Amino acid sequence: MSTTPQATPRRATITDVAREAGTGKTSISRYLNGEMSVLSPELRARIEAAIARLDYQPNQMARGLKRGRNRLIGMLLADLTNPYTVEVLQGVEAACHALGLMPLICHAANEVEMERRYLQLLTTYRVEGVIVNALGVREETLRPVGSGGIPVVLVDRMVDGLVTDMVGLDNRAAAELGARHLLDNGFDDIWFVVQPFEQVSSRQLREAAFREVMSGQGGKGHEGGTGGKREGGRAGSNRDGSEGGVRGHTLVLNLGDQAAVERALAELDHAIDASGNPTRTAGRIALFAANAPVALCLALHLKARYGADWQARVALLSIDDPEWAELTGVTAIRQPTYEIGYRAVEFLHERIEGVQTTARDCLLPGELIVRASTLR
Amino acid sequence: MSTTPQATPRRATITDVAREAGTGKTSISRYLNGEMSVLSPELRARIEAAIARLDYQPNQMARGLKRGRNRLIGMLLADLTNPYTVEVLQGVEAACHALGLMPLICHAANEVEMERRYLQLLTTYRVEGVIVNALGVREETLRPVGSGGIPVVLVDRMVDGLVTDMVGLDNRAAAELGARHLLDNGFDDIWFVVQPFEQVSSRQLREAAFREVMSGQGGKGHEGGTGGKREGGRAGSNRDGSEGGVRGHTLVLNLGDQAAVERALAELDHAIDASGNPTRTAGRIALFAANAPVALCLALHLKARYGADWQARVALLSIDDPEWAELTGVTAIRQPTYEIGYRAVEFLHERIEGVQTTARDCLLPGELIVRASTLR
DNA sequence: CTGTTAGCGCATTCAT
DNA sequence: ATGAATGCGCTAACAG
Repeated sequence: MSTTPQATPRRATITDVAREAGTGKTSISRYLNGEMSVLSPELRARIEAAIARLDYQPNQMARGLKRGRNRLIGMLLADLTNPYTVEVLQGVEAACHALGLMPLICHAANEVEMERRYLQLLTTYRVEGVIVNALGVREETLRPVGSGGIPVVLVDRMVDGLVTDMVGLDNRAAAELGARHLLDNGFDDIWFVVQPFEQVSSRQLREAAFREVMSGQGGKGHEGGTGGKREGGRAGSNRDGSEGGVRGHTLVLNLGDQAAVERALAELDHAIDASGNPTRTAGRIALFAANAPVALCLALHLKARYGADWQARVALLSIDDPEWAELTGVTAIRQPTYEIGYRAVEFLHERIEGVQTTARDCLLPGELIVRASTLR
Repeated sequence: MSTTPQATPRRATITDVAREAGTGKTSISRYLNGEMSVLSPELRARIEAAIARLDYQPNQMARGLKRGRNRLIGMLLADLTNPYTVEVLQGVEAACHALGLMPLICHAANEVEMERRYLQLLTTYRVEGVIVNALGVREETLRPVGSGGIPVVLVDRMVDGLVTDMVGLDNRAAAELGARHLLDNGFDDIWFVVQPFEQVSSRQLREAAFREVMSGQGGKGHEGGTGGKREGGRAGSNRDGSEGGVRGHTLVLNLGDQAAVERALAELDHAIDASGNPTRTAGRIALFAANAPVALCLALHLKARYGADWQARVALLSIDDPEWAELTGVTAIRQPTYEIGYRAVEFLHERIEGVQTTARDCLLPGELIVRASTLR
């Protein structure tokens, strides 16, 4: 060790500094809060020295207790396993850093109960606001924060009955973009594969938009304001659309249930096997994954079943652009994840500072990245 | 909205509860701290009711201020972009949850200056301990915490001059495992590709172990206790080993420097092009990536250069098992990331609770996952 | 068993 | 321009 170990290196307090500088605590406090104009240069110098000598660092907890704000915000994540989450997190981190906020990260790991507990814990730390990538849909879950008067901004999905700022992908436009791309490239049998979506607004919107395009009525419109809920199909169910003979299906893939996944994949296999000659583009099925986890699950399965050359048999397009998409040549719609995180913090910051406008929705556009997978 | 918006929903304090329950603050405090045996059932019931009625939640900040501990720990991450980091984070989250700790996540984003700032910020929040996946190697950087008497546990890499608990992969064993696997499968021209390693102990150890195996002296030993530092080769440099005519090279890939990456890759291309007939296994070059980011960089480049069938020309083995490894059939050595994170928190918790034993190293074994890439 | 008192480290009146 | 006093919400002696 290069430093002499000290006995009980109790951190210096404002009182210590005051004594060391031969002055009162008030002046130290003033110095800390940048009220320089009210301090004689002489005193100021002494304080500076004392602080340095004692390696003093003001206790944020105490400050927070006193002034009622501690610069802490909560960030509740549904699933760290999803690359999307991590990317958003980076934007959040950056924004926090820029705005002088400190994020408390909580990982609900897909368990609603955890989500509830963490929310409660966060209020206990008196965070000034919370960014939530919600798992549960019930406003009830958000009660601890929502009604507690502490600002909330939602990311990616909304929660019924809760009106707050939210920022995320323009799901409608993204799904349309993807569906159109597939249609334009001659695919006439398209499967939209998505996790159970009754509970998640973003999935709902994507599925609905896909279905609309497939049924030929796909307008170019943006998402509606608070986005009406829509009854989703049950697992394994699928509806057929029609745009000049093209077929569109929705396949639900419940990643949390191994058995269900296998059932759904079997259904898919059946369709693929029946899709006839792989060289006929018109006969090549296209899969439209609603997000990266789904896309990965599909890719892994297809590779296992059809070998390394699986893409010759099936085309894959994914919302989300995971790092392996480029590597495997899978077409993707990249979400502006970093910006989503950044904006979320900005919104929250404004609320914390007292902005009172009505709830805002910030819908950011996705970017289509065409790769070999969806080209003939 | 389903709830009636309240004016200034100022959170209830212990005083409010005391008044509501018609008792003193002390009893409330006792109740909060589970000292039930000292409370008459009657009073206890009244308190319970009052708390429920007021939706009271004790202020952690205030508690922390008083008792000197706030259950907060810091988690400093070098790079969230690395899947390794995220996986470790999950273990950390889980352990914290189990031990009643709250992690403050900080992302240094590969900037040493950020690392320093965050460390300082963390002490400001009076975290009880810190888990560090260090960027900088200087003990100096860790000064704010290391010498401040607050416990630190290192993850993945150590910091010279700083003796503390550390947990990570058994790098020596892992590198040996990988090198041996390649040797056993008949590869005789192996390139160990690694980011600049002068600064990072884990990379150093991996490279050194690789080199030893290639030079035929690779013992089966574990890493030495505090692991002696070793002078690393400069960018682009490579040494040749010899074990019955096999050649081992070390290639440095500085991912942070685009130009340097291109130079290094060019060198690699040259070697591959010169490696002769792709069908002769003995002539097929094997790449041993020191971690996932390197592996991804290599894979992307090779695919761009040699097409989708690049693996016919080059074998790839990676330490770290990113999600795309299975998909592309790349052999990997999986780190017990979750456990690393979990153990780190356990160590830290023990230190926080006052354990005084000398610094411990926890070296966890990697698991070789053989895939098509490294088989003939 | 229960309440009173005295701070934890700091920011803020209010005097000086 | 500076300092003394008060209290944020809570815990920990110390009495009753």
